[in-house]
This record gives sequence, structure tokens and C-alpha cells, in this order.
Amino acid sequence: MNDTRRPDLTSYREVKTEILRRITEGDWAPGTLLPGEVELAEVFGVARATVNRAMRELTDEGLLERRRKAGTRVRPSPRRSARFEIPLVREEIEATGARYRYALLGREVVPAPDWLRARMGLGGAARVLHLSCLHAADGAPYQFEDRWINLDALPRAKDADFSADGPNEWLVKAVPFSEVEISFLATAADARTADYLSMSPGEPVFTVERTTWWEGQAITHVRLYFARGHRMTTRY
Amino acid sequence: MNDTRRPDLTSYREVKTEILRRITEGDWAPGTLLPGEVELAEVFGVARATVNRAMRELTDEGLLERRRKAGTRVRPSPRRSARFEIPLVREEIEATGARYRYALLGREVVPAPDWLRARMGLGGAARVLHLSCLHAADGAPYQFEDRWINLDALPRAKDADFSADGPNEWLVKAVPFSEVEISFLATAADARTADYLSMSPGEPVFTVERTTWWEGQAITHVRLYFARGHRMTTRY
DNA sequence: AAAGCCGATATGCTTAAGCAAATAGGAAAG
DNA sequence: CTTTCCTATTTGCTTAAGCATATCGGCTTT
Repeated sequence: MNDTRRPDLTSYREVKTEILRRITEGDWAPGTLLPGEVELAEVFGVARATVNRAMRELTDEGLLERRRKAGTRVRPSPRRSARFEIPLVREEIEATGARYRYALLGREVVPAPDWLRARMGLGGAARVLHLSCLHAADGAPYQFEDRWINLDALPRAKDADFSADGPNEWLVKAVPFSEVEISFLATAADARTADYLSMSPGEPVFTVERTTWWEGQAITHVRLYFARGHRMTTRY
Repeated sequence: MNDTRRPDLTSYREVKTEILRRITEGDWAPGTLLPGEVELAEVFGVARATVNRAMRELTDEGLLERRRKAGTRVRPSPRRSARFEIPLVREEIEATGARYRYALLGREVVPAPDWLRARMGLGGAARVLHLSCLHAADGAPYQFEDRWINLDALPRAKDADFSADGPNEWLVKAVPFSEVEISFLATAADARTADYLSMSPGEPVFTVERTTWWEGQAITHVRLYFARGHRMTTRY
């Protein structure tokens, strides 16, 4: 059935697959210098731009290294990078088919504590809005949110109503695009967190800490404590 | 100085920046339908391919949504995705300037326990190599590694010497490119883990669980337990 | 040797033109 | 009113050609 020697590669995706095949099958071992774009384009029977796109994407994915004049080589040890989607809690819960419920547990305007001023780079007199919220899935506690909002950067947060919708949803609207630092860690449940999440004090809690900036100014800092057994998973 | 009304955008990067600016400044609010590629190309004075690349990358980055015929719109809530680099422990430790030390604590060939067979999709008679390793930074325990290798898929692992170099480094060479599922979670230190990591039993431990396949076959499953206070951080 | 210069080369990006594929939304049929 | 079908539109991708830019390695100068 017209099974000629070279399966004609017609798209950048096929070129990607073929390059990947040659790497995984050992034709091109880690560290190897690959043929140049022009040569590969000829070999595969496609335009250089097509090879370029294939190689560019493989580079983004961490499999190749490219440098002008030096050429393209297979990364000595592939850069493994995991990409995690960070959805809104509401969407995360509703995606599982569960009913989402939200409750505002606490709200107060306070002077920023020292550790927070350091964390967010705030001045000595900074005042912040401190919010405590609980997110539940089908009645079971899912995530406890301990949030601080910089009122100097976002004064209108003081008048926002967080009793129906979580601060996250409000913030996404107020400051839709921002710079973020995010950390994953394991903490021990303190008395309050344990209480809210129906756990025992001291139990391990999967915790996400996130600080958000916009135009160089810290907007908000939040710690998200997840209920027992939570895990963050991805494939690649 | 020839400061005409429209700063002439000459690269896809500038187009990206300009689109991003219009989004962050509110010209194009979340949900908005953007002009088509042809129109934008005209407005910006560049080729359609250039606009296409700019928009494609913004889509990859989670800011836009595109569908043929429907057009391009600003994502109602931007898809935030965090990308974590997963380096070899050795590199992770040496990057901080600390001295890396490795120790093999245990090694045995055993029939795969039930939970592992389920996790890796192994048959009833499968035998696995079970390894316990400790990675230290400047003498302080850094990571405890509890690893299982499927000997059916990788029989030569039985003869490999893991006393000097960790199984990870061996595996990266043996099976350089593979499919991976990775999870982050918080666990309580059991007696053994606590001992190795100089922690108290029950203390929260930041844990990474990783299963690796190659050509549809499970190769290895590993749990990495990190010492007290470890966090995984990224910015975007 | 060591430092500075320079050209050949591989990737990086842009353009213009055009065909391919998905599909929104209207027209036609029931 | 509902379903089916069609088509215009929009993104997706490819090609060929060419200029831009970084930089490796050799050559020259100090």
C-alpha cells in the first residue's frame, strides 16, 4: 500500500514525533548534535519553517537545546518540568460534579504583621484586610483560605462584599493579570485549621502559598490549606 | 522624533506585549472577542503570521481562547498554570552550593505488593527491585527516596550498582525519555522516614510521588520524602 | 601566549500567498 | 418549532524567500 521507505511527514507535528522517536530509540542520544534545520527540512521533505516550529516546541518542552551557530542538541539530561493548572476552587470542585459551597468565617482590617510586611514588601504603617474563608465540596470541608489583601494597593477591597463570593473571584476581576509566586509545602494543622477542615491538630496539611503582585506592588498573600488526602497531580 | 501615533510594532513579541497591555489596561476585558488576525495584522502593520504567533503563544500561556470561526477571546478567568522544574536531587543540592552525599540504605528483590501492582498495572507474578536511599546536603538529610523498579520492564536493573550513584541517575540514562505522572502531597512521617530525616514520627512531610512509563509499560514508582521545611516554589 | 577581530554558519524571525479544517449562524426542510 | 444542511468566516498550517542576529573558531595582532 504505497509503503515507501520514508513515511512522508506532512506536518510539524509529524516532524516532532519523528524527532522524538529518533531520540527515544537512541538514534540521537542525549548530548548529540542534530542536523541543521536546512538539512532536516530536506530529509523530511518539508519547509525549513516547519522543522523550525517542531524543534522550537521540543525546545520549549525541555528536550532540546538550541543556540545560534552552535546548532541543536539533545539535552544531556532532559529538563523535566511539570505544569500544574491552578483553577479557582469553585471550578475545581464543580469539575468533580460536587456542589460548591463557600463561607466567610472572618474579616478584619488590621495593621500588617511583621512577617507579612516582609513577605509582601510593605511599609511600616500598611493596613491589610484579613479574610478567613472555607470552601466545601458536597458539604465536606475542602479548603481553608487564609488571605491578606494590601489595602494601600487595592483600597476598594475594604468595601467589597465577600460574604457570597470568595475573595479569589473578586480579585480575579479586580486584578485579572498579575505576577505570582506560588509554593507548595506541607504544614501541620493548627487548632483552627484542624477544626475547620475536620482534622486533628498536628495532622499534615497540603498547603499552597501564593503572593501576587501587579505593577511591582504586592496585592495579596494567601495560604490555602487542603483537606486530608489532597494531592496535586499532573502528567507529562 | 518621528513619534507617530502608532508605535510601529515590528516583532511578534511586541505584538504580544501590546495585546497584553490592552488586556491589563482594560481595553479588552475578560470575555471580550478580539479582532481577527487579518484585522490586527493591518492595525499593527505586520503580517498575519506574526499576529498568529503572538496570539498562539498567549493562548499557550493561558490568557486567550481561540476557536476557528468563533474567533479569539480573552479568557473569562485566566488559566493560571505553574511550571515546576524537576531537577535531579544532586543538581538541586549542588545548585545551592552544598555538598551532595548519597547513601543506599536498602536493596531487595521482592514480589510486587498489591498496592504497587495496582498502581503500576503489573501482573500477579511481577517481581520488583525495592530501593531505599538517602540524599543529604552538607551532612544534613535532605530527601528520603523509596523506590520500586519493575524488573520485567527493566531486568538489567537487578545487576546495576546503586551504592555509589542514586537510581535516578541510572534510570535517566537507561530510560531517558518517558511518560510521567507526578503528584505533590503532604504525608505524616512514619517511624522509618522520621528516623532518616531527623524528624518526629507523625510530623508533616512534603512528598512527591512519581510513576514513570515507557512504551506503555510501568518502569518505576518512587516516593520522595523531603526534610522539614521543604517547599517547591515557582514564579510566573 | 593572550587579546582582539572577523567571517561563515545556524538559528530566529518576518513576509506574502495560499490551501485546510472547524464551525457559527443562517437558510431550508420537515 | 425543530432538525438538517450549507456556507462564509476564522483560525491552523505550510511554503519559499530573504534579512537579522548571535557566536564559534580561526586569523591576526599585541
